[in-house]
Amino acid sequence: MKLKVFLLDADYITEKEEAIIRLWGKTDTGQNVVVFMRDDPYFYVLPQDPQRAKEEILAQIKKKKLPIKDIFLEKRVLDGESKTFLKIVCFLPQDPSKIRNAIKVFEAKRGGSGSIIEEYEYTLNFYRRFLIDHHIDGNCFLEIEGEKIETKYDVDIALKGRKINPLEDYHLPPLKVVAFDLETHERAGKKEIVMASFYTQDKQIVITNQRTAHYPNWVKVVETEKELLEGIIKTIKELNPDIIVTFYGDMFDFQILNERCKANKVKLILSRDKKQAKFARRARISSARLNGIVHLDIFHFISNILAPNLQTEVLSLDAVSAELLGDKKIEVDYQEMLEAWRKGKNLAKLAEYCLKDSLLTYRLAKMLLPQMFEIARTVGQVIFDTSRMTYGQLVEWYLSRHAHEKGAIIPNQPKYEDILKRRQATYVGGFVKEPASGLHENIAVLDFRSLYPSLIVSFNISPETLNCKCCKDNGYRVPEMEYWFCARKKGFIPELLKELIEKRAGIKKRLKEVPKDSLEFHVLNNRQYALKIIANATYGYFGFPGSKWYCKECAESCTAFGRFWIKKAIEEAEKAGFTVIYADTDSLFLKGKDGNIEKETKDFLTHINQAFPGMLELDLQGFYLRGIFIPRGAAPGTAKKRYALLSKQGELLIRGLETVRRDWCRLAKEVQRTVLEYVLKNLDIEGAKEYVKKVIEKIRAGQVPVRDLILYEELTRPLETYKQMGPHVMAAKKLKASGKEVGEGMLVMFVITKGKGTISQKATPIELVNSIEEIDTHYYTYHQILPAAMRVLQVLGVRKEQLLP
DNA sequence: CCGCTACGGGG
DNA sequence: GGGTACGTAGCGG
Repeated sequence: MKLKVFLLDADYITEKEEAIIRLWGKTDTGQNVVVFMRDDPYFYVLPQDPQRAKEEILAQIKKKKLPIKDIFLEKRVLDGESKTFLKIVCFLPQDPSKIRNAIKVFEAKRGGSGSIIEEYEYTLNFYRRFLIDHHIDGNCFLEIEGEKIETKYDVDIALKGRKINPLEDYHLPPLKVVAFDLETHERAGKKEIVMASFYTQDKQIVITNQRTAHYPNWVKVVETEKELLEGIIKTIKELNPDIIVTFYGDMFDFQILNERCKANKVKLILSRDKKQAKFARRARISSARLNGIVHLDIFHFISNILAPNLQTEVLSLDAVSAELLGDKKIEVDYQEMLEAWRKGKNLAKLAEYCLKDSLLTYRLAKMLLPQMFEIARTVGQVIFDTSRMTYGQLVEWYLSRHAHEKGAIIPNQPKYEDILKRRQATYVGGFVKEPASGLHENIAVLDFRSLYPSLIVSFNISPETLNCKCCKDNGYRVPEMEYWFCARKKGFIPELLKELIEKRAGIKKRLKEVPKDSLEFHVLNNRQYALKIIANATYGYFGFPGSKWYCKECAESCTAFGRFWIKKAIEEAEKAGFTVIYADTDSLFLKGKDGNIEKETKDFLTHINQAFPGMLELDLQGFYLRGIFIPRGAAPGTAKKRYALLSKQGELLIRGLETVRRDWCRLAKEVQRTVLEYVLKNLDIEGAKEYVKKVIEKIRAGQVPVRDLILYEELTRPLETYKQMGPHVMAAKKLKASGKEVGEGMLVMFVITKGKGTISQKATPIELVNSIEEIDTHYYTYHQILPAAMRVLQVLGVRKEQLLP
C-alpha cells in the first residue's frame, strides 16, 4: 500500500542482528503510524592504496571475525579534492564505531605505516544518517510504499516500508499537543510527586494525592503517590498526544517521574512501543525520549536559540511567559508552597498554580512549535533533536546534510586535545566604539543585515578556499591579515550560504505578496527565520572549538572584514554629519544634527547602501527617544552590549544589565529598574540619587522587610561534598547545626548578617534570623544596592559617595 | 591576578 | 544507543 505520512520522529532498533529504522508518523486523517525500514550502517576509510587496504581489511575480517557486510570503493570529496574511499558496510548501528576502533588497533600495530590514512563518518548516528541518505527533511510529509503488518505497538497502522518518497508539502497535520507539569515536595531528603497537571486544547486535568475539601471540580484526588503515578500514566495514555511539551522536563519532570516510578514499583510505560522509559541521569544533557511520542522540552529551544533575542536575563517559565505571552505564573512564594504540602494549606491555589504552569507551557509551545518545525525541516533532522540543539549543532547538521548531498565527506569531530588547543587560540573580534558616556537623545539604531554571512559569501570565506595556490596575487585579500581567499572557485560554505540567502530572499519577496494572516505567510515567515538562524550562526561555527569545519583563519577573516566595513560606515556617518555614539560589531547608534533624525537617517541609508559592495547592506533597526550606555567593564572583547533605550512608546529596552539574577536580592533588582526609569523617563538624575539614598537609609534603619534582602541558592549536592564554601553552603551548615534537616537539592534562603570574616562566613539562613538588627547593612549597601545603582549611574558622572546618605 | 568551583532551569 | 555543555561569575589563595 501507499501512505502519505507526516514524519514525527525517527529512531532505530536491532532485531535478529539486523538494524531497523523506525519512522513514527501521523496521517492527515489523524492516524498514528509506524514504518519499519531495513538499512545498513556504514562508514568511510581513506586508504593510501585502495586495493591493498581493501585486501588488508578483508584479511582482518577473517582473522578477527569483524562483522563487515561489504566493502567497496567510492569517490568522495575531502578538503575540496576528489579521492577514493572504502565504504565499509556494517550490520548493527554500533558497528561502525567498533570496527573503526579495531582498524585503528591493527594499524597501530604496524606502527602507523599501514595503508589507512583516516576513517570518517563512523560516529554519525544511524537514524540521522538514514534521514540524510534518503533526503528526508526532518519533520516533513513522506509517501511510503510498503506492506501492512501486525504489531503490538500502540499505533493505528504499522508498515514494513519498501520505498520512501519525501514530499514537498509544508503544512502540518493536526497534532495533539499536551503540556505537562509536576509539583514535588521534599520529605526526609527525598523528592516526592504531589501534583501533576495536563493542559491541552479541550482538556485540563490536575491530579494530586494532597487532600482538601476546597478543590475545584477539575482536580482529581487520589490517596497515594503510587496512585498518582498510575494516574499520570493513564492520563497520558488516554490523552494520546503526538507531542508532549514541558518546561525543563528533560532535567526535572521526567527525571523525577522516572525515579518515583522506580521507588513505587510502577512501570513507566508511555512509549508507543510499550517499552519502559529509560533515562540517563548521569550525563549533563539527558533527554527524555518517549518512543513514538515527541517530548519537547521547550526550555532548550528558549535557552539555546531564543535567549539572545529576549529581554529577560532569567529564563524561568515566569519571565519567559511574561515576555512572550504577556502572562505570568500564579504567584506562590516558596514558603507558601512548603506550607501547602506540609500542612495542607491553600491546596486549591496550588492546583491553580500547577495548571497555570502547564497552560503557559502549552501556549509557549503553540507559539514556538511552527518555528521549531521549520528549523527541523531546514536542518533536515527531526524536531526532537533539533529542538535541543545549539546554534553550532544546527549549523553542523545543516552542513553535514549538504556535504553528503554534494558528494563530500563529513569531517571528523576534533579530538579532545585539539579542542583544548583550539580553545587557546584567540583572535580579534568585532570593532567596538566605546559609547560616549552620559545620556543621549534622539537615537537612530542601524545594523548591517546579516553582516558575517554577507562577508562569507562576498569574499568566498571557506576552509578550502583559504590561501589557495591559484590566487596568491588576485584573490580576496583580508584586511590587516596575511590571508586571501580564492576568487576562482566557490567554496563549499559560501556556496551553501549563498543558496540559503537567495532562498531566504525569495521567501521574503513572496511574503510581501501573501496576506499576513494566511497560513502560507506564517509557514514562510518561520522558514525565513530558520534560514536566518543557520546563516547567522555559520561564522561562529568556524571559530567554535568543537566544530567539524573549524577554521580559525576563516573566523578571523570574518571579523577583519567586519571591522573594515563598520569603520567605513562610521566614517561615512560622521562625514554626513551624524555623531556616532556607540558602535559594536555590526550596529551603529547615531545621534543626528538638530533636524529631523528620521529623515536624515533614511537619506543616509539610501546613500551609503549604494556605495557598499556585494551583499553588504545597512538596515534601520529603529528610533529611540533616549538611551544610556554602559561601557565595557574589565573584560575586554567578551563583554556584552549593555544599554537601556527608551522607545517612543515609552517602553524600556534593557540589554545586558544583570538585574534579574538570583544572586541579587529583590531590592537590588528593584533599585536598578527604578533608577533606569528615573533617568530615562524623567531625566531626573537628582531624583534617582535621592531615591537610592532613601533606600540605603531604610536599610540602615532596619525598615526594609527581610524578604527583600533574601538571596537564594541551591544545594546541588550533599552538603558534605562541598570543598568550596560558598555563602549558601555555609548557611546550610549553620541550618544543619541548628538541628534542621538539610538535603541535596534544597533551596537555601539566606541573608548576610553582621559579624567578622568573609561573606560566606556571614551568610545566615533566614530561619535563624530573628531580628532585622542582625542584617549586615554594610553588605547590602555596598555589595547589592550600590553596584546595582552604579551600573547605571556611573556613566552619568555620579560617584558612589553621592548615593550615600 | 589566577585557578577552581558552581551556576543555570525545575520545586 | 551514546554522550566530553558551556560560558562565565565569584570566591579563595
